[in-house]
Amino acid sequence: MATGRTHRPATRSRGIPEATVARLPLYLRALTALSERSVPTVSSEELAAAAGVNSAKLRKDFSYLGSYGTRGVGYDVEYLVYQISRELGLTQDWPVVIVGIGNLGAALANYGGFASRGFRVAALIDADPAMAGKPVAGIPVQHTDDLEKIIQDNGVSIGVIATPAGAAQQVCDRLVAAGVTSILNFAPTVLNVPDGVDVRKVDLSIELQILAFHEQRKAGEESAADSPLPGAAAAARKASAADQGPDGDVPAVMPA
Amino acid sequence: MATGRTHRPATRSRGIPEATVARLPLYLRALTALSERSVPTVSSEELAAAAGVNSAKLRKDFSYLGSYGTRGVGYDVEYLVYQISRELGLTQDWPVVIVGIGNLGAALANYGGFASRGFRVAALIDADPAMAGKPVAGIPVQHTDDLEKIIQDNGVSIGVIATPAGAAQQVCDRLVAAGVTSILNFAPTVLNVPDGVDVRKVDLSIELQILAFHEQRKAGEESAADSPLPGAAAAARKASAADQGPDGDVPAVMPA
DNA sequence: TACTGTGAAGATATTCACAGCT
DNA sequence: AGCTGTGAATATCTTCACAGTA
Repeated sequence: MATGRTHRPATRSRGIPEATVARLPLYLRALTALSERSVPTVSSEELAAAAGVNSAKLRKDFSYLGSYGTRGVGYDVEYLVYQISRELGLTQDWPVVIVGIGNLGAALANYGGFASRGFRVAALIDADPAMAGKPVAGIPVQHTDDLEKIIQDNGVSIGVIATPAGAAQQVCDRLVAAGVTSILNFAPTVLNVPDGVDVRKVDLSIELQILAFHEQRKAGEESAADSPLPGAAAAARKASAADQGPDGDVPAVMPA
Repeated sequence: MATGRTHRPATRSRGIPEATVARLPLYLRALTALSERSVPTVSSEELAAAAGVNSAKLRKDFSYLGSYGTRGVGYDVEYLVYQISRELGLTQDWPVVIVGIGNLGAALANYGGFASRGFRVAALIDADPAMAGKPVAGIPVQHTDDLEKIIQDNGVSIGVIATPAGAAQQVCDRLVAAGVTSILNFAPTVLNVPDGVDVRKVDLSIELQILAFHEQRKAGEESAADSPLPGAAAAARKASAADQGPDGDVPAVMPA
């Protein structure tokens, strides 16, 4: 999983590994939950458990941000929330446009998680003239013709593409030409973008195919070996959080 | 990103790296497109470009599957489609249930990409009694009470969770107890599962946060260095496909 | 005493570069 | 000549294990 290159030997120092960046939102979520329960401090062990990673990894990750913990005690929850938020750039407001207001686009627009973390849906855009003006999630849909103006007027630098695959590259080109430099792509297509533009993709079909691969292995093993569990598959055993999801790559919707 | 552990020193041989598995669906998609255009063979260079990876990586990936190419010529498209499909377990039918038929769940149910690759929506399940019986995407929604029976009657081993975060772990536990061994989680929560169960997650909020991190860096750089592009950000330059998505890291919808 | 922070070891993943086939 | 397949080099990521410190 991974998103568009690091481009940027850059300012040096502050070289946070991509794998670490991808986990920061996870830590932040866990910390936010602790914060809401007014928990003042947390150990790497506890926080790691809540985030579903192991504690050595978490400590190493935090070490790239600086030394924000206290030996013998743990981490101050509020302070860490602030530091990670700042590192992720969530202390500022990010206007976002969603292009393609079909089933998925509408679901994304309705999704509450946006506002919670500095992301604001600045506009919804669709190519269907019949959609124009209709409100979705309280925001009127605008026509693709005005895409460039919308981007510029709102200072949008992050775009979400939820169009059919066939339209995605064209939409992407227009977004980029208008000034968008980060794209979250839900269309099942590889997008070509210039250097300096980051793309992350989310693809339901790919995720299912990866699951099918492992599922198939399990089945093969069962019959090949001693088949420890006959009919219904492995039920409750040790219960521990496995690593979850692409980061990657990591990602969420459409076909191959 | 990555999904649940490899568990399984297993049968030895056939140790396909996880990173490779995560790319196979990408290759398959590109190959399917070529197949539809009746292209008979393709070189690693061409296919890599279509899939948005570099050719050395693609060749190395294919080398784990076996020697399916012809030196001096390239790969036979149809043959490769078959081999990759088989490797991914797509030559069989995978009944899938979707739990949580809100905006997102409905969008997933309506999503055509399912059927295309061996995945079949066997049932839609929701906790709201008012939803019961109502058809979504032509499939009647069933009540959570019958979850276990539905899983067992349909031989479901893959479950998709699109419930609110608060309900996800409970739904997950019931799915697992009923025999599901692979879960695609759209709820913004870490799921705890027993060994042997794979979880992949898709999380809109995380993807946006990762983009914001990089976006912030770009802005900082611009003012710090010589600011090569003043107002509107970097527009069309070289245009090349960057690595895209979490695998995956993966991954697709909800808040932190 | 109970934790963090981190070098060093180990595991994975990517890329190079070229030998070997067709 | 034109391509694949792959060892070897490199880069990145994870994990161990423990010194250091509040």
